[in-house]
Amino acid sequence: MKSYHHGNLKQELIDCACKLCERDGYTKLSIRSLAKESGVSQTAPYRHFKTKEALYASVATDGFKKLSKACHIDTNKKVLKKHLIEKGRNYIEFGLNYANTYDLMFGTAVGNFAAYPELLESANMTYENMRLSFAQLADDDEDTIALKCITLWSMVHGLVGILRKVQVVGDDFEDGIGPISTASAIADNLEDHLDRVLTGLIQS
Amino acid sequence: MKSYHHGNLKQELIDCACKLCERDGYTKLSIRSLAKESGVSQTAPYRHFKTKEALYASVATDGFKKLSKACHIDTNKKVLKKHLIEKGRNYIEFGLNYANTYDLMFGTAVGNFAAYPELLESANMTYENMRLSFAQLADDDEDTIALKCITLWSMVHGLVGILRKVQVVGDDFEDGIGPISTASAIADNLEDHLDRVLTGLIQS
DNA sequence: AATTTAATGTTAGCAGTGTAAACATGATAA
DNA sequence: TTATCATGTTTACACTGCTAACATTAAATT
Repeated sequence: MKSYHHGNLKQELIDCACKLCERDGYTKLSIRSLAKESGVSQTAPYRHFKTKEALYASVATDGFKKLSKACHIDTNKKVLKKHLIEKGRNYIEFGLNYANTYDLMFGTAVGNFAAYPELLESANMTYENMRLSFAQLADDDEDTIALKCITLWSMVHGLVGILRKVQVVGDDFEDGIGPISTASAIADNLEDHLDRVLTGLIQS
Repeated sequence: MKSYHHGNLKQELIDCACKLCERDGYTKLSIRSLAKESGVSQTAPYRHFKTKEALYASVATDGFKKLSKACHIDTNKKVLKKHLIEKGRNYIEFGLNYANTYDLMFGTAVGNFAAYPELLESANMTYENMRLSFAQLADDDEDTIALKCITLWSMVHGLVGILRKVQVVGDDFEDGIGPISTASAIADNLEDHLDRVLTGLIQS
């Protein structure tokens, strides 16, 4: 006995989309299949998402919220280098464990974040917390802080991308770019690695 | 007076695909439109590319060849840190100037490089030259060299990704993640930036 | 030189896609 | 009670990747 109106379709679509995007990659997701999954007509989702990109934006927003949480540093307490390293490790693990969602967040599927205020805000949350953390870690001017943020972010973002490419499949130099054993070694010792690389950047 | 057989269709398709992928992004490319562009029937491309992914692989291969060239270090002569920095800058500029192609090369559009031997080889060329360069720069064991390679590659790869996200659009903290002015500053001084960040990594 | 073969092209068609327009339903506000 | 409007459905269009069956012609074989 189902009623004409679903009642909670939007959230159900988002939840389902998040699941499917992560499981199969966002390119495999179709609005129609999503609608079918929720037991609703093909075009019902368009009452909640103007375009497919808007749906992607919702999934990406969800991803950024999770990422923000995974990387959050409590800036009420004293911020230490080890906190940044620990959260950097969390960042990389998020990127590797939720690789498909990460693609959606940092790829070009959603062209302009500004068109989706919630997405923009959730994305900036991660940055803003990092900025605050660096600000407390040393007595730098804003430009220097921003520079450190972007440098650290590039570092962890780059590692996510390259580790994934190296790990594609198989043995060293055979099925992926570069030596997979080294990639594994880095992945297994992310904190050491970040520490080594960050030491030049932070003096504290 | 056109003949039934095109004569050079495969290469023309690749050239055209490279152009369109870079201009509009690979998601906008369709095999059918590509065929129309070359004045052949909708399904003619399938005689040369088994799937769309295979076409993507060709475009990506072309991209890696260009990237390899842009980053090539002459390992017959003495290799210096400044060479790595210079080529790192070239890498980042390639990533920013050929952003759409770069997406194809490092995204998930081509799932498994091993399925496309030419792609795998062209991708490994970049790595192999970097490996040789680091090997000549210092007297390290293979593991250390590989570690340095992946670290540097992550760094430049990450910068490409983050600088693009920051630069998406507009003013500081309004339309993108993080402060665009800092991103510009980094982009304008890539060598300085790489030098600073790499100094901890390389001792020579 | 004649003939077979294989590479490369075409046509027709399937199943699937994003999305718009017109219409139906029913919860909520007047 | 009635009008409104958010949210659902049906239908339809133009497009997509891809397959199968057939056509043409260049290249290999006899």
